Amino acid sequence: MSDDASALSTAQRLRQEIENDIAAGHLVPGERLDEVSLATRFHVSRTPIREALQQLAMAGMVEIRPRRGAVVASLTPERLYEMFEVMAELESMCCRLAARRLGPSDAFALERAHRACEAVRHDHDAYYRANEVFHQAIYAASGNTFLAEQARLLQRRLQPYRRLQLRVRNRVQNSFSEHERILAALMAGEGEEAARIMRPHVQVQGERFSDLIASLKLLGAA
Amino acid sequence: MSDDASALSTAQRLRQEIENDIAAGHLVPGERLDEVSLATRFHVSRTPIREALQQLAMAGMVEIRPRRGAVVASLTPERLYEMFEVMAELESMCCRLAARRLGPSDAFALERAHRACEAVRHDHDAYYRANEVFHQAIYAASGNTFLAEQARLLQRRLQPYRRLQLRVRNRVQNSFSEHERILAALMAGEGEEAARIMRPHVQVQGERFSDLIASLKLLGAA
DNA sequence: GAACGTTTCCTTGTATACAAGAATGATGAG
DNA sequence: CTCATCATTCTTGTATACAAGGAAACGTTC
Repeated sequence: MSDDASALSTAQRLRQEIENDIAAGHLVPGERLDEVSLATRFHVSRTPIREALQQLAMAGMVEIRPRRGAVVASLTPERLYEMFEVMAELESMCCRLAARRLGPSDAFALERAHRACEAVRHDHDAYYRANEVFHQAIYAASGNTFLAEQARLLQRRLQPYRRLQLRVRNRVQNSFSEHERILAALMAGEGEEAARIMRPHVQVQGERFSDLIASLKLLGAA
Repeated sequence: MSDDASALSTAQRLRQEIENDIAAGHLVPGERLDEVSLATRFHVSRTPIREALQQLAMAGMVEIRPRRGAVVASLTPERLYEMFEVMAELESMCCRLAARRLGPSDAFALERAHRACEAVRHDHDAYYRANEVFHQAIYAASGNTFLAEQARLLQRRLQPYRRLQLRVRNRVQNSFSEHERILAALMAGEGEEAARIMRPHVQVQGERFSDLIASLKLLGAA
């Protein structure tokens, strides 16, 4: 069907590269994206760079101000809250569907990802990556590839901010035990229960949200 | 904040134009989008056209096959089902939030949109447009602008297919009475109830899905 | 010394030229 | 008559040249 993923246009490749830099925090919100700098850096002309930037603009990762260049999109606290609210709902939905449709290979992948989280629970950065994989396993288990893509997209967009979250004390420990309960519920076919645990697991509220905003301000993101 | 919506780059304008043509069914799924034709049609060179196409590709409205040009994205029945499933969930979420956060102006807009639907309930095409406005009023009432944007985006993407749906016998009548119940629930602050009605209202399942696929085949969309 | 206006420079926006990969049609063999 | 191979043509991909709008720096005036 749509599996010729090997065929990537240059613009798409460039988009991924820049996207990675943004997600990894190498390019910070508000930072200017100069077309000629990017062009020389990637050894191409401005044309494909501009095409990549247009793509990133649609993905919400950069903001293009006509005649004034592109900057890495910076989210206001309000918008960030909104996005986490939607992310929580999408992941809840994944849980509900996954519990109903869970196949053997999905179950295996989930357990594998969970054990990987457990193995690195004392290393923040490693846990961060393993956590990402665990959540993606749930997206895939939903059996709805469109939903999985959307969730993946939003996850990626929130990545720079989510990373900050885990720095909070005991967050990794809590996160892991929530995973455990989610996994158990999924295996038992209790979709509603899994969804109910997933929601606050993802959504950043109350104190946790204040903490996130505080770290944001430290970064100087406008 | 982010309110200088008047500033649109040429590429963005072109994207909207082409997007409208797709949503309106003037450009059908699978149709080839020739760069030079579009360029001459809009009196610009290929460069901004290409930028617009890259944007549309990210929005999922066109598919770009490297070296082989862009075509209007055509959805498989499976994918269509998946997208409606997500759409239903997003709109349910809007209901849940809207019931909690409903302000006087939101309530007014909702009632207004509902009355507009009632006024044109015997004209399929007019109802189709009024229906769109009603749903958008709910998105706005959610108080989550990001959610509203996402819902709007997906609504737009499904627009060509949604239009086919309403042609089914009695669909408009059923749609309208469902609106009534949703509205009543929202006004009463019964978010869960509104969400519960909204889900099947949006999601295309069972017979209705078969009908949709049948109309699709008539269109000849691969 | 500060603020305003002017000029210069730099960046973005667009068109166009050229290169290179598909699609198409023709020609030949089986 | 059908299929394969090759040549031609057409379309896309990329670089570059030029135009035009901001930004910044400079000088001038109050």
